[in-house]
Amino acid sequence: MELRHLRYFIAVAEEGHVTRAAERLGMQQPPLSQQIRALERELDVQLFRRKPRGVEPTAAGRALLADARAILAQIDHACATTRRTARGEEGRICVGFTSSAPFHPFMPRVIRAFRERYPLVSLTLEESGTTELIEGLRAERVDAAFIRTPVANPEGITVSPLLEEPMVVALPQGHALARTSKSEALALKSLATETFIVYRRPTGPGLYDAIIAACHASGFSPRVGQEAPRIVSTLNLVAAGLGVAIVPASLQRMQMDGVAYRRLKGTAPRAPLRLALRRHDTAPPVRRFLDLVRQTARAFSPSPREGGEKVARSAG
Amino acid sequence: MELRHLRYFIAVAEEGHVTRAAERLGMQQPPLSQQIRALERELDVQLFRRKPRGVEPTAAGRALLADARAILAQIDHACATTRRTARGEEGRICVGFTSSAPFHPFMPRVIRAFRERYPLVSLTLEESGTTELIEGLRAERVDAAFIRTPVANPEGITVSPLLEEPMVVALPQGHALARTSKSEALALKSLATETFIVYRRPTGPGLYDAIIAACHASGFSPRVGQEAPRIVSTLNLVAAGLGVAIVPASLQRMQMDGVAYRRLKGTAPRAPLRLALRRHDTAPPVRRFLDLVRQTARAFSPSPREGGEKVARSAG
DNA sequence: TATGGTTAATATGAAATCCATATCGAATGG
DNA sequence: CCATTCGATATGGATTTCATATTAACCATA
Repeated sequence: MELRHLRYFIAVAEEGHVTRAAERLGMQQPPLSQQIRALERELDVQLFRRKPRGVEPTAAGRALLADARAILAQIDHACATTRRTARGEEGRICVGFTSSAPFHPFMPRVIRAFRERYPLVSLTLEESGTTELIEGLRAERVDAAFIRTPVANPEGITVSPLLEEPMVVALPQGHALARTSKSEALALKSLATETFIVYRRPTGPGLYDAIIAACHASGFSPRVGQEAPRIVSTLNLVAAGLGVAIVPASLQRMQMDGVAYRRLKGTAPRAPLRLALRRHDTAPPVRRFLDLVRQTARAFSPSPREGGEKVARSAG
Repeated sequence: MELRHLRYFIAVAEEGHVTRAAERLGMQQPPLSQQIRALERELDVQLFRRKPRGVEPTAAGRALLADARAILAQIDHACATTRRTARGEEGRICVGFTSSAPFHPFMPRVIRAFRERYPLVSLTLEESGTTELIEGLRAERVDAAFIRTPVANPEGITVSPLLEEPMVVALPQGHALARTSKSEALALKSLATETFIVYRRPTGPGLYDAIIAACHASGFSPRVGQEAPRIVSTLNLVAAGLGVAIVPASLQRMQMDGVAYRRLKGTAPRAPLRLALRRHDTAPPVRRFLDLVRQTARAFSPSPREGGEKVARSAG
């Protein structure tokens, strides 16, 4: 059986008249009669009772009519779904991110824009460490990941730089350097005698290295104190007075009791934001996501209004 | 689009290999490649990613695969339903009957057998007067009707005789004639002085006429007392002592306090059971029903064991 | 690096099938 | 009883589908 048979059958059943149905289908009556009879022969079922004025569906014909209409409707639905899926307007995407990424207004904005624009794509978010995210990409558990650091082993992975933001220093509230005006910037060198809280190396090697390098550039080797597993823990340790920390400026939106932020003078270390994808991933929602990320990044980069902006939602 | 495209697409998607899929479909590789490309062109969607070792469905392809399978399944289902409907194994039938019909074991047996044999045919029962049933047949509210009397205006209606059973007399419990042995038969003539309860003429003309005729044949003109709208009401009036009634033998299974039944000697009036249908009704379930009714009637007629048989269920 | 093998794409001719024209047959209604 | 209507049949033409032969691309292995 072919869909043609069903289309012809529906027309004849609806018209109750082979000749009129043929007109409606833009063909002649004899081939239509032929096809109807072919369908009847294949099913071994009489679908119409031939009457002197037109034809009338039998009980079996009426039963088939309902099903045939449903089938054609399902065909249309399938075509639409397929096209939407191909255009990336329908499907699934899992976006991973490191804990510090959503503090930058960029990520929530992208997520929100994507959900608005492609409401039929079901988007899931997953927070994890950078190495786990990259593993997740390889295992196809994650389709895109916002990370801050370069990837150790980029085999099969593409990392696109999106933005850079300066880093700031987080000081304990009572600290001597925290007595200066909020708007005043500190020289990195003035932190030479401080204890530095850093996040654990295996999870995020890059940011750690950047901080150390910047200190060296300022002429001192930082004393490293405790290591924290997540960036939020870092700030907790700062609040407890265990040391200072160098964090991306966007972290300032995390207003925490006992922590004061100060900008850094001169060549402050910079924290990048990057998007990691599987190389050659052609999944349409992922491509759409990448397009949107790039477009949003362009809107951000001319005037990187770090820290001064309001976040609508941290995650959807 | 045609079903062929979907069938081919499914094969290729499942095999992940055009050549193997072609084998499975019993065709060569080039035309299969052609048809797949034609489908892609029509949908304007890439369904497969061509890899050096076979092909791999894209996200859109995977989406279509699920839908295509569902569509083919629905096609199979539609074919099966159509065939079953044509064979009368699926559909609807409404069987009407006069109030006295289900007391004869024949009708419940037929109904039960039909439901067992054609479980997918939804059967509804409707009790009504004979004239209403015939009207119902014409209006297609009813498809078959068990009646006892001939039809006044049989235009467009076929009535098949099924069975005949003798009639018996229902006497009030305390009546003099009820003192005889239960197994003893009474002469109709012995009721000459009795008052007869009959059912109203417009609803069931035939049975009334048959009783009067039998009385005349026995040499008396019966005194007609009250008329009852339904046969059950007749027996109630008998129980109340308002007279006697001549009823089909199968009514004896209606054991009612205050009513005694006696067989009639000699040429007792006989009550027929008939099936009324629309003339030229080709609806398959109706034909199946008629077949089953006739077959069951043949099994009954050799030995009409009236009144002595157990009824399994009165109606389903 | 070269080469053989594998697989999908392309080209072309043959076969099937689908459709249009012409005609027939059955049934109805004036 | 004839004209009309409408579906079925017959036959030739056009399109489509399929098969054979060949090409191109890509890997694996020597």
